[in-house]
Amino acid sequence: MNSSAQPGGVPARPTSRDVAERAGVSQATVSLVLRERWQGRVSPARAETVREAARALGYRPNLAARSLRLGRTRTALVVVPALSSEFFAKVYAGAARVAAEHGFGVVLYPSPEGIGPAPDPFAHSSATLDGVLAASMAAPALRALSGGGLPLVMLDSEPQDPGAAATVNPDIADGMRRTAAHVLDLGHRRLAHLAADVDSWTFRERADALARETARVPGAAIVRTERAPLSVRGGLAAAERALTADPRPTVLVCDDDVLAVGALKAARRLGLRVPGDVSVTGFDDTELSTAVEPELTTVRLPATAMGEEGMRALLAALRGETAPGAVLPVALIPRASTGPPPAG
Amino acid sequence: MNSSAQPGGVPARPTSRDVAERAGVSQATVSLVLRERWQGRVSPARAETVREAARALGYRPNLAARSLRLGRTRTALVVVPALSSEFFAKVYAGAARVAAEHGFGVVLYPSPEGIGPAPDPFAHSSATLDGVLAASMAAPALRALSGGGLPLVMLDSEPQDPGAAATVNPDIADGMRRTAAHVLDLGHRRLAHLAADVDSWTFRERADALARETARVPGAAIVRTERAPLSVRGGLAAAERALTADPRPTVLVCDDDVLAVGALKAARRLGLRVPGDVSVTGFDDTELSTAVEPELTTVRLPATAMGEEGMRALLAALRGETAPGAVLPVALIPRASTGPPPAG
DNA sequence: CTGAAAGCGCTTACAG
DNA sequence: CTGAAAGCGCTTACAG
Repeated sequence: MNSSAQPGGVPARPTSRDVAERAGVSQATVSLVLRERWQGRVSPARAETVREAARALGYRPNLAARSLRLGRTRTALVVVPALSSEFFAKVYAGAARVAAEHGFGVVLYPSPEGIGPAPDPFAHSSATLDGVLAASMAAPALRALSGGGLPLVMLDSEPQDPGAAATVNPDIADGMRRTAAHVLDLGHRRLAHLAADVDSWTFRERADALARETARVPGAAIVRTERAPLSVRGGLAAAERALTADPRPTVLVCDDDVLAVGALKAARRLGLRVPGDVSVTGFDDTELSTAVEPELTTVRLPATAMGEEGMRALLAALRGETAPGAVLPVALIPRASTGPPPAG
Repeated sequence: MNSSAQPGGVPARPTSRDVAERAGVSQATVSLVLRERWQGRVSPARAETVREAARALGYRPNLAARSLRLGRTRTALVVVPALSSEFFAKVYAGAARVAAEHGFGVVLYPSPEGIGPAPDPFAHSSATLDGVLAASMAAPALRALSGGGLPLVMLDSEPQDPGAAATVNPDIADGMRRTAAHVLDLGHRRLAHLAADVDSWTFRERADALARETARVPGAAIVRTERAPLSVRGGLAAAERALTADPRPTVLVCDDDVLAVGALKAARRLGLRVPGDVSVTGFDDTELSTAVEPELTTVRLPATAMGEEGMRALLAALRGETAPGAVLPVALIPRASTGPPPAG
């Protein structure tokens, strides 16, 4: 009886046994050939026969069986807080590219805080994982991850985290420092900070760098800090609060492009021109920042490079090497949303 | 020797055998208890002992072994063309929620055309999959998927596709019909269509509906169709071409919010007011549509519901039932980017 | 109510 | 150069 047919008539998936039978060799030979471990152990002619049989049957190795046997899966989990952000999409793309180069696959896990509903990234990753690459996680989500006992590389996160094999960060502090220097150089002295209402390293870093740089300039001060959820609406409400305060700030330094877009809307509603009456800065350089008018002065983060470097570090850790951390450079992109403060 | 310690000192993951040993029962009992199949077969006291042992050891079943044994994984692949879009993020969220309700997990595969590099969604899904849910795929990507031989449910795609067990669509034609009716009612007669440069059902549907509805009104015509890649920049260039044509259209009907945002920028560059000189419509109702000024008249798609319904259809197909297709209603959201055409 | 045993599909150390 | 056999960790039909 043909093992590729079942009682119900549903064609069963061919196994390496089927391939072996068709090629007239043992299962072992099939495995050797298909895994490219045959050189000097199987004759070239036989190897070709095996490949042909596999092709003819449409054979695909059962990955569950392979994983079980090998004890590893050549699969990494990439955890991101939000799917709908270009930044994380690029991080993923970079990580997946490097993983593929090394014969690794990648499973994406959008963490619950961002979007998904699954409470446990390990409950249903479809199989065992070899390692985890996690980006920009808030503290609680991070703790859940550390519990997995897998090699973990963090992106855009606390550098000294003891649970991580390595950390790959953009130079957030430098990005905010450049932003602050840019508006201070333009002459601004009354700054407001529109801060993301998220407890994570990356946003603490922004707040600290802004405070430090502002303190270096005599007469300059952060006259107001408004926390906002990461949405246009959140930025709008926070900016309205900041812009109706007395004295009114002359620049809104925002933790994220999406908040800055909200700030532009707030200014317009209040009849303030940007940058004539008030300047606005963003952070991330997403497509949003050039979608609006005026286009946003913002900080470009090396998203793809972070995914790539992070995956390299994870693969190194999986080989048992000490994974190198990294701090990647960022760039300030000056656009039309910033200018000199109004006279007086 | 303790099986949870290895020569190297690395703690091995505990297995069901370890749990059985600690609880003083057989491996079979462990499996029965942890899979909740013990009622009437194992005494409650023993069941509790097993659960305690599992907890104490931090036991997690090896999913590769379970999958191999069961021949299925309770895992579906969700394929989306782009990660950085709220629409697909919501589709994913809906699908994952319904899957979780049924004890299914979900693995995300951003198809290469959108963003990712992996050429074969099946090469590295980390294990076998039970089924596939694919959204808005262009024709070639779709063909690759059909080859998997897995139950396939399509979202936002050709309804009659023979490879799919079911198709769940938003009522795209109705959305574009309402958009066209809205601008025709306002008095517009010279329409331009900013069409997405993507060969897929959803965009063909938009073009057809727009043409049909326009043809119903005497004197109205699509005076120009411009194809554009799906980006702000693409929309900008296409809109500049359309707006410098003679006669100039009085409204730009765009296939997507991102194109409409580009159209707003083009109008501004040409010194045209929106909607005073030219009206603009979008499609999708993403956050972009309210980020810009004026805010976009657009069509809201039931993204989350599509993910939910799609996953329900896939789970039905996996149970061997005939999966119901569905067409979900959409809504026109009129905002400030549309108004009456200029006099003359 | 409980346990011993078989087997899912694969890979690899070993024997020839 | 090739094959027979063991075993990865789990689940389930079967025997007691």
